[in-house]
Amino acid sequence: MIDIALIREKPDWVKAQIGKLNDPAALERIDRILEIDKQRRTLIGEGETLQAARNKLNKAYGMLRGSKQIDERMKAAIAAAATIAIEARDFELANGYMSGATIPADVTAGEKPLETLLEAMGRMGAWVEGINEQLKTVDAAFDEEMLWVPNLPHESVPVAENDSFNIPGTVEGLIPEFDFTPKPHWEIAAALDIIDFERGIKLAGSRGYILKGLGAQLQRALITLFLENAREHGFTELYVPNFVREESMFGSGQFPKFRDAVYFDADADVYMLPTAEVAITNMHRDEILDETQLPLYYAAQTPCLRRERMSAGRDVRGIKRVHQFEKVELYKFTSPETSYAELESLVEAASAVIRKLGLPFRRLEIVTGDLGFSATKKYDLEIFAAGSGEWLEVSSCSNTEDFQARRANIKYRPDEGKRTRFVHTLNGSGLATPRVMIAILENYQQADGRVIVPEALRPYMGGLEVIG
RNA sequence: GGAGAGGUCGCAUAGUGGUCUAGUGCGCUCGCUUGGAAAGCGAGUAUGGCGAAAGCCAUCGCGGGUUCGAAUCCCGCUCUCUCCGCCA
Repeated sequence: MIDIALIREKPDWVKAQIGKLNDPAALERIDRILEIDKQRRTLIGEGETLQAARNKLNKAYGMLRGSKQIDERMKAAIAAAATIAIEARDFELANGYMSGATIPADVTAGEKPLETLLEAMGRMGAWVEGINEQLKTVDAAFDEEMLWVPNLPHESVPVAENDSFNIPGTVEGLIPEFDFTPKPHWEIAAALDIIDFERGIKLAGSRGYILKGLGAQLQRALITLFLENAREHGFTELYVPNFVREESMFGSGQFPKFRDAVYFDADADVYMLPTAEVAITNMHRDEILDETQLPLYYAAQTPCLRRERMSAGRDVRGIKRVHQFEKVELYKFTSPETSYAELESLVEAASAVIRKLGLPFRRLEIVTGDLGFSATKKYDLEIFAAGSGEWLEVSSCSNTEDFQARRANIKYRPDEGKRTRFVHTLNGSGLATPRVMIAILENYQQADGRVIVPEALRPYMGGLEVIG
């Protein structure tokens, strides 16, 4: 979530920022939010005035009841209560909640102070309830709108309409050249009998696949390499639940917008992780961290389960776009001051492992129109796959600033000053396995159909140098 | 899945309808005291919302209900613990 105070104080600036995202529906929400926020604050003001008055009367009543005598302290409290009650009554009359209401200026003056008070309090209770009912409706509308507002782009992000304008950096590593026609990975894998697509589909339906023999071993080796790389860069390895409850999906920004992208067990009321980012973000939900704990670096390998409904029919061959894959996620909780420097080092940590594999890759600077829902700034890492001639996205590294921290209520207490602040959170893939496997199969393929195992993986594959 | 016990401020506890504006202890911070420290004494020590501010409002796991008034009574949910059952 973004800060309502920001929307309230600089609505035009916020709208300009959202305008860069090429998301007209989000833009419309801002005006609705401003309107609802106004109603909301009016109701809160009215409700609290009445509530304060009622509390005073209740207090006075309690004092009268609890003691036979009225001492100075009680008199003072009752006088205060009566004063506020009068204010509330005037307020009430002005707002037309009730006509002809009467609350005596001095409730203790009459012969039956207890009865007089009781009657006044009963009336006020109804007023407060009326306002709270309205407030509940307005609050619900407010929360709903706020949950749908995307994060605002950082000023350094290039403004452009869509992903075709993303800015590629220089290519690192050598793009392989072949003296034969290179094959796509699904043909290589089928020939080597390391991926079984047909039986995968038999088990799980469309886009199912089974990694077999050295294919499965290759993935396991990659996961180990990724986790070792994460450890070398200071990340603490985690093993996390692969499913979460609904509130966690809101915390990381998946819900409400991407509800139909995740698998759901209705019986157990839990949602399968589309990425470990969800689990790690929510690990510190509703916590106040000490500044000395920051930054926190975490890494976790999990399956990523995605329904990919919208893309049925796209990228149907091979394992480029599948419902289930393994990924090592890199995640940081940082102070606001350091988050952009931390984003750069996060991308470096992910890049390092691609270098180890000797694969040609480039960094893509993501433009505003392709930022997505939660990021203020994002880099993708793409590996070139020489068989299909495509650049494959294997990592996406984002700073969300305090967007997720607000949703998940994750704060820290600065060393100086006691006011708590929201942390900044960053996430990045380090890396996702299927597309890295595609790149290895296609870039390291030989004329005879065999595939060289990258040196960095050999220690994790019993020294194996060649598949096939 | 069944039975039971619980969830109160950072921790530990008190609190069975109204002077609860949630007390006390520990911890922590500041001050006094001291040559210095400890002890002792005093003050402070949750989060959020509204407000220019004073201040007010909310929160005793969450949500409903009863009541003029709920930490307290009732209902639902949730989490933790103990025992039973099942289980890699």
